Amino acid sequence: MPDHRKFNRRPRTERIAEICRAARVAFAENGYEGAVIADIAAAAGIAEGTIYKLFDSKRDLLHAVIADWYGSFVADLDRQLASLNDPAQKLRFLIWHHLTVINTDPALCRVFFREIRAYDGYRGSSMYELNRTYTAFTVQVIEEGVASGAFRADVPVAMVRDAVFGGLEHYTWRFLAGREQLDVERTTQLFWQFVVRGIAADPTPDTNPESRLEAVVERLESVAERIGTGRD
Amino acid sequence: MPDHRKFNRRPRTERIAEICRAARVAFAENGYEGAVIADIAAAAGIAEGTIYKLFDSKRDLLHAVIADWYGSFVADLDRQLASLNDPAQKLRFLIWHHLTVINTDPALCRVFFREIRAYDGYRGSSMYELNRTYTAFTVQVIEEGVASGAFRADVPVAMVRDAVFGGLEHYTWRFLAGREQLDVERTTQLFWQFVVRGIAADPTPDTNPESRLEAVVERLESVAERIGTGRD
Amino acid sequence: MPDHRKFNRRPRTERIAEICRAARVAFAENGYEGAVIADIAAAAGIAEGTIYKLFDSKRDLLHAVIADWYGSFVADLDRQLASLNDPAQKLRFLIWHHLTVINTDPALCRVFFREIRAYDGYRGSSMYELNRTYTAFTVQVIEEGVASGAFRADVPVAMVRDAVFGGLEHYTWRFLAGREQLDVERTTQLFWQFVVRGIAADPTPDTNPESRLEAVVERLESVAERIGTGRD
Amino acid sequence: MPDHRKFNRRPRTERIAEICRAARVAFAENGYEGAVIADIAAAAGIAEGTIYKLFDSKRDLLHAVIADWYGSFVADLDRQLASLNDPAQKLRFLIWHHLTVINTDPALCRVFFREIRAYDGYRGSSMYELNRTYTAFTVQVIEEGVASGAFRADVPVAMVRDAVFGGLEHYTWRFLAGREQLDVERTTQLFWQFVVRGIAADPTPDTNPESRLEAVVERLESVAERIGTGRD
DNA sequence: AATGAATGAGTATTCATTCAT
DNA sequence: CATGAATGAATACTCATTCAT
Repeated sequence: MPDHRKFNRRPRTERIAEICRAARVAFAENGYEGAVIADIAAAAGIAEGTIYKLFDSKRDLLHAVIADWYGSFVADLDRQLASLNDPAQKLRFLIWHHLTVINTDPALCRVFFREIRAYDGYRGSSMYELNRTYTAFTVQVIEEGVASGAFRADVPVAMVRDAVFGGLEHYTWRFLAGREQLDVERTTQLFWQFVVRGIAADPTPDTNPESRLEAVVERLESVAERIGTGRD
Repeated sequence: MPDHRKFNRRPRTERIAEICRAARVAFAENGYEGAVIADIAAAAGIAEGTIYKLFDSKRDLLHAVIADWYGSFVADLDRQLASLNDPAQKLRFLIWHHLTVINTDPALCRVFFREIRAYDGYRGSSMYELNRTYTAFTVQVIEEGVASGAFRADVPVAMVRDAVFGGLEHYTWRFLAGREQLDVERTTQLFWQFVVRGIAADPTPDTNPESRLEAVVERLESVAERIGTGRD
Repeated sequence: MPDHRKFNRRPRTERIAEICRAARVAFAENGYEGAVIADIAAAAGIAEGTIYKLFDSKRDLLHAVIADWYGSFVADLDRQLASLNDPAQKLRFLIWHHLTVINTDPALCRVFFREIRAYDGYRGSSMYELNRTYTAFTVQVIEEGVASGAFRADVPVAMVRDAVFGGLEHYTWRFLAGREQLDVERTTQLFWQFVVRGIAADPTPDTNPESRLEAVVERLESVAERIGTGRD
Repeated sequence: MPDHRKFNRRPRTERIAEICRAARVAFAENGYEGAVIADIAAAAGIAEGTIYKLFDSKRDLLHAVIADWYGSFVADLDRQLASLNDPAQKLRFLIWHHLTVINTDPALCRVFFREIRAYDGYRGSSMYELNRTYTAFTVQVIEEGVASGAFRADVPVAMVRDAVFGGLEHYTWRFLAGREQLDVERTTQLFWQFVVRGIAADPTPDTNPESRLEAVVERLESVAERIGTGRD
C-alpha cells in the first residue's frame, strides 16, 4: 500500500482551484511583486514545483486569478440585466455592481490596475479581452437606450463607458488606497443621476409658468450645497 | 588646463536638475523598478554617491521628478485660464491641456499611475497634494460655472472632476499602454461636448406640466437628502 | 552519465557541513566582516542562494560555525575529565585543553572574541549559553576541589573561573594577534601552578624529610627548564 | 573686515581636542564601524575635510581618542601609587583603579577590546605600547612586593599581570555588554583578596633546617628568572 | 587653512524558475 | 505526477577619502 502523504494526487482542476485561492489571497495582501511563490505553494499545501506544472509563470498565475475573479462576477450579469427593462435602470444596476465589486475586493482591484492594465502588452492580451467583455455590458446597455430613444442618439458610447469606469475608479481610489469605507448605495445614486442626466434624451420643450418653481428649487439646491459638510 | 572629468564642482541646483533630467528619462523608459541608479548617474555624468547626497532614496528621486513635471505644467495654468471668460471654454481648455500632458509624456503618466497613486500612503503624501492642486483648477472652473449659471446648480462637483480625469485616463490607457496615437483635438472636442452637455444648465424650458412638477419634486428630495446627510 | 556539476542534490546535513567548513575557513582568514558570502559559496562548490536556504543570514552562519567548533571540543571533555581523579589534575587538564584550543585555531578564537562576545545581545544569546556550558566544567572542577578539601572553602569560584579564562586569553593575545608561537605545555605548567597555589588548601605541614627533598628536586628541575628555554 | 563665519581659524591643538571629544562620543555610542566621520565633523563644528588635515584616517583618529583616554588616567597614576607604601595596598589601588576606568567608560573599553587589541598589528603598535605603559605599573608593583618579601619570589609576574587584567576584563564583560551595574568597591575587595592570597609570601617563618635548602632553591629560581631572556 | 562637493568601491539577500529524483 | 533542493542574476545605498576652490 503506497504512502500518499507526500504524493498527494488529486484532480487537476481541484489542485488548480486550490492554488488560485491561495494565490488570490497572497496577491491581494502583498501585491504582485510582494507575493511569494513559495508561500502560495505552502498555503495551497503543495510543492513549489507543482505550481510550475500547472502554470507557466507567476504572471500566468496572476492572470488565472484575475480571470477567475472576473468570471465570478461576469457569470450571471447577463441574467441579472435581463430581469430589468429600463436601460436607465440597467445602467444603475451596472454602476451599483461595479461599486460592489470594488467594495468587495479592493485589494484585487488595485492589483488589476497596477499589474494588469498598466503592464506592457495589456492591449490585445487575454486580460484586455476579459475587461472588454465586462465593460461590453455597459456599452450594450447604452446602445440599447439609444435605440429605445431613452438616451440621445449622439451619445459617444465609448466615452461614456470610459467616463463611467474611469470616474468610478477615480472616485474610489481613496478606498482602494486608504482605509475609508465606501457607501455603495449613495455613490451609486449620485453617479447614476449624473450620468443619466448627461446622456438622457432632451425632454420635450416646456413653456409652463411652473418653471418658476423649478428656479426656486434650483436656488434651494444651491443653498443646500453651501450648507453641506464641504466637498469630498 | 585642469581635468574636469572628475570632481566637476557645480551649483547644487544645476546638479539636481541634471539628475532629474536623467532620472526622468530612465523612469519613463523603464518604469520605477526597472530604472537603475547606476544608469541614471552615468547618464547625468556623475558618481552614484552624488545622487544620494542630493536625494534621500530612489523613491525620493522619483518624487522629485514627478514634482518637477507637475510644476512644468501647473505653473501658468492660472494665467492661461484667466485669459478665458467662459467657464465652458475654460473646461474645454483644461480637458485639452490634460490630454496634451498625457500625449506629451505618456510614459511618465503611466509611472505616476502605477508608482505614485497606487502606492501605499499616497493619500496625505506630498504627491497627493500635488495632484489635488492640479485637479483643483477643474473644480474651481466648475464652481465658477455653477455660480455664473452656466452649469446647473446641482452639479456634483467632485464626481464631475473624477469623471473628467478618470474618463480621460481610461480613454487614453490605450495610448499609455500601447503605441496608438492620440488625437488630442478630436478627443478634446468629443469629451468636452459630452461633459458640458451633462452639466450645462438646460437652455430650453420644459413645457410639460406633469413632468416638470415631477422633476421639481425629485430635485427637492435630492436637496432634502443633501441637507440631511451632508455632501459626498 | 549525467552532468553533476549543477543541481548536485545532496543530503541536507552534508550540505550544511560543507558550507560550515568553507565558512569557518573564510571567517578565520578574513574575520566576520571580511568574509564574503560569494566566496564561501564558491569554496563550498554551491550557489550563493543555497546558503540562504540553510542559514538565515551571514551572522546565523557564523553562529553555526562557532557552535560547531565548540561542539568539537566540548563533546568528550566529560569523559576526559572523568578519567582523572584529582581536582588539581583536572584543573591542569582544563588549562591545557583551553590553551590547545587557542593554539589549534587562534583565528577562530579571535573571531569569537571580536564578533560574538563583543556583539550586542551576547548575554542571553545561544552563543552565551554555549560559552557557559564550556566554562561550567571549570566551575564544576573547582567546586569539586572545594568539596574534597583540596581547595580552600572560601575560594571565589566565579572569580577564579574569570581569572583562568581571562588570564589565559590575555596571556595568549600575543598569539592571537601576532605570529608568535605558543608553548602549550610550558604555559600550562606555569599557569596551573600559579592558580593552584592561589586556591589550594594550606597543606598540613609535611614532616617527612624525603618528601620535602623530593619537592625541592622537582623545583630545581623546573628552574633548570626555565633557564634553558627563556621566560614566557 | 573678513568674514570668519566659515573659515573659523582656531589654534590647532584646540581644534584637535574638539574633534577628539566629538569622536570619542561617536565611537563610544556607535562603535568604530558605526561612527561616521561626517557626524563627528558636524558635532565638532567643522568640515569633513578638516579632519583629514589633522588626522591621517579614521583609524588614526580612533588611536588619538584612545591615547587621550589612556593619558587621562595614566597621568597621575605615578603620584597616586607613590602615596601608598605597601605593595599589597598598591595592588589593591590598581585593581580599584582599573575597575573604575571600566565603570566610568565601559563603551570605550569595549571599543578598545574590539577594535584596538583585536586588530591586526596590535603588537608593536603605539596602542600596544600605551597599554604596556599602563600595565607596567602593575608589573612594577608586583616586583616591588617580591623584592620586599611581601610576595613570593617565584611569582610569575607576567602571568599575574594577565590574570589581573584578563580576570577583571572577563568578570566585567557582563557590564560592558549588558546593562548590569558594576559594584566597584566590592569587586575590588574580592579580586584583591583572591590575587594577594595567590601571590603573598607564606606569613609564618620557617625554622626547619630543610627550609633553608628550600630558600636556596628559591633564590636559585629568582636568579633563573633574571637570567632568562627578559620579561615577556 | 578650511571647505564640502564629489567620488566609487563594495555585498548581503531575495525569489522565480529549473530539474534530478 | 509531484517534489523540493539548487540555482544565480540583479542592485540600492554608505561613507571614508580626495581635491578644486
